[in-house]
Amino acid sequence: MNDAVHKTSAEVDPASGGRIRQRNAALILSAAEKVFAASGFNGASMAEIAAAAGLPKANLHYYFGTKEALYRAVLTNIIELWLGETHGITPEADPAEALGAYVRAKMRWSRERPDASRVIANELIHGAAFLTPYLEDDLRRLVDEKSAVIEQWIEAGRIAKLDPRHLFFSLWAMTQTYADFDLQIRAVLGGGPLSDAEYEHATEQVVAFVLRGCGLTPRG
Amino acid sequence: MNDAVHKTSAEVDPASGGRIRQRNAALILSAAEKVFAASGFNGASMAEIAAAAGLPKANLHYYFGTKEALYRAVLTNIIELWLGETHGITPEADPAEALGAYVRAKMRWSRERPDASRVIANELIHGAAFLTPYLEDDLRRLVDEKSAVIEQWIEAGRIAKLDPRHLFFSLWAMTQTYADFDLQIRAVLGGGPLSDAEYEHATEQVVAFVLRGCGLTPRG
DNA sequence: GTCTATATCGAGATAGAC
DNA sequence: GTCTATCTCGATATAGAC
Repeated sequence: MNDAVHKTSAEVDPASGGRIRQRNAALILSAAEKVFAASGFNGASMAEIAAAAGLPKANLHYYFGTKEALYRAVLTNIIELWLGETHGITPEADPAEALGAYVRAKMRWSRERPDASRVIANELIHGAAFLTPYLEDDLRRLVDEKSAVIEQWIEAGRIAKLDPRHLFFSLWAMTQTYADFDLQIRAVLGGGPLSDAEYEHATEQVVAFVLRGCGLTPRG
Repeated sequence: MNDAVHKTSAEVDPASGGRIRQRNAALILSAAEKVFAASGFNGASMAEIAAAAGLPKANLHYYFGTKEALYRAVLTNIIELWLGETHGITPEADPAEALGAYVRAKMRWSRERPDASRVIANELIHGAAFLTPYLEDDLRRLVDEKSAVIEQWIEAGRIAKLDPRHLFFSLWAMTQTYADFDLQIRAVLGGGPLSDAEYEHATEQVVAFVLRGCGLTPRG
């Protein structure tokens, strides 16, 4: 009768269900994000993810079905965070304050979720098969909106004349490079992981550069 | 007797040897760059590279031995191009001219060799196992040198006060994003590949942003 | 020097015991 | 619901014919 209501365990949303299920699904997702970030989709093995999660390999298939489904789940978890943090960019806002806050938020995200950033970067480099819908719908719409705001700032003479879309490309690139290409940065700065103070310094450098680049600070 | 002089074919430098060898090696390297860029090291298969090169699979192993050796050969071909183009940055040069030329050169490289850029990006994201020596030696030395030049510009009041190393991180990120994350850019701009005119526009936007960010242009 | 046919190995997926 | 043992397939690499 109500067969349509029944699903096999593998098809159930891993986020719902009992406490054990939720805990294990979270463990797996966290481990998967790390391993996919480090090795890419193809390079990552289910065995490696299972080991990182401290669970037997078969559990991953039990919870998520296939490797691809697990990967999609990881991406879904990341995307909203990746798109967010533009709410401060409004026509009424002070441009320097709004853009500064945006850059700081992106730098914080690179610091706190480098693996998430790397998963996205990897996906973009390799064709974004799973990401394209978000790019062409959500991201494009978001950038259209925020670009309109910046156009208003330009017309009001509150910011330098520039193409807002390319400004966003630069902002994303400058901030995400601290997550994605961390290794390059560490090699050049000649050491291990950046300390909090060093990262704070990096953030201030990027903010200052961006604000000057937008004509928002007195020349030094 | 002189066995030491003899090498198996697979061990011979593929760049040397007869005309056919050189032509085939070049075909393979070019195809490999494209496939590695699109799929990453693990995602790329020797069969796919062979098909792209129009040669039988066994030839790749005949010329380069292993998949890893082929990958190293691709990287080696790219690295010097990747490091180059900083020669304009000298104490005597005009900062705006030198930095503008550097940004334009990096933008040109993203336009003309996007696959090369993506191979490097992929390598950096995933641990840079093969690249680390270059990062810690050549790149670090290069950045040290050029940072000293920029420090001199700062002391002479010819450019805004900023941390030169973080400036380089930003310059690399802003320019390489047009190769590495091309898909994102196309989705936001709402179309297919950028035309020459669109790419020229992008280049001018980045150059203007960088020069303003360095305090090198009158405020707009 | 070149390519077909094959050996070998590792990874995703699953059956079935518990 | 959970995990061990196994199946199956695809990819690298190579042996050996031409």
